[in-house]
Amino acid sequence: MSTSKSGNKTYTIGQLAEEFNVTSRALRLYEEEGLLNPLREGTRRIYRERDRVRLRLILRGKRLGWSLSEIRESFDLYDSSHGEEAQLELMLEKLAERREMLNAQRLDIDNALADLERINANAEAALREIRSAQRKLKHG
Amino acid sequence: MSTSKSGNKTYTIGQLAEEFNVTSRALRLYEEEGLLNPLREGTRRIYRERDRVRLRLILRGKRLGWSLSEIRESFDLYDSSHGEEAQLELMLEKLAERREMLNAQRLDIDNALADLERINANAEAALREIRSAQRKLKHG
DNA sequence: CCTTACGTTTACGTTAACGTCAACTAATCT
DNA sequence: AGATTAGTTGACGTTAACGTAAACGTAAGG
Repeated sequence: MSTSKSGNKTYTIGQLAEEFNVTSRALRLYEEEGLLNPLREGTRRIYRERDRVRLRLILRGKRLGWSLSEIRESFDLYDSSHGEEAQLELMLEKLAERREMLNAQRLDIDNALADLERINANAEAALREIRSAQRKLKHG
Repeated sequence: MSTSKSGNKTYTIGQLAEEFNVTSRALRLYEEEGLLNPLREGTRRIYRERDRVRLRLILRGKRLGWSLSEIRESFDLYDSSHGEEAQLELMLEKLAERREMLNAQRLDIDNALADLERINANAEAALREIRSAQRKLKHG
């Protein structure tokens, strides 16, 4: 039995860039910053599935407004779930912080959405009024 | 009856900065960018309640990862709910875009939270194992 | 009157996250 | 062979969002 169950397909930098709609420059930067770790074939970068997963996480982090170093910190959390006691305790603290941040952000989002919906309702009402006025003119 | 029901308390730049934990530099920048419009008393800036409200919105936008110009756009939406037909229609489109963005962001947040909770559970389990091993040694 | 606190404008400095060459290599197509 | 098509490593440019310092005004307090 082969132990490899994970798809071992690989990607060049260009392929990955196109798929995720980022530039190769960005991918190289993410690597410099320790966010990606592609293999090398000579000098060329070979990205595997795990790099794709990471990239997905990077982009999600960006959509949430995180900086690259905040994203790296989150990876560190993810990776170091196998430390020793002190490590683990520190990690639990940081995890709690992140969760609070995310929950706060969700509150912000809900509030922003509520605002938008109010504005939206107003705009639609105004539009309806305008159009009903137009109908009156037309049918005199 | 006075029409002024809104608290007409005013604030200096320093007061506002301290209250919201930003620098005066930032407040001046936000003004340059058209996000705040304090009155002037001679050369000094006088902030009113509406500026505080705006500042709150600015900071919320920042927490959501928006740029200052995105924040201004959202203000424009907020302000221009009294345009004419074409204006209103364009606005409804933009509102829909924003809402989609926010909903997507909320999904991201929920996913991130789910990830964190998984990691958290793992870490706690690891910690329990370590501690139970320690107890065994002690009472061995 | 002098200092201190707070405010003003102007302008240059800084950091993050890339964009944009330039100069080079390696594989592939014609 | 020559040209085209990725890819590589520098290295410098750019934009946003402030930080920071200089030089000055003004009102309050000792």
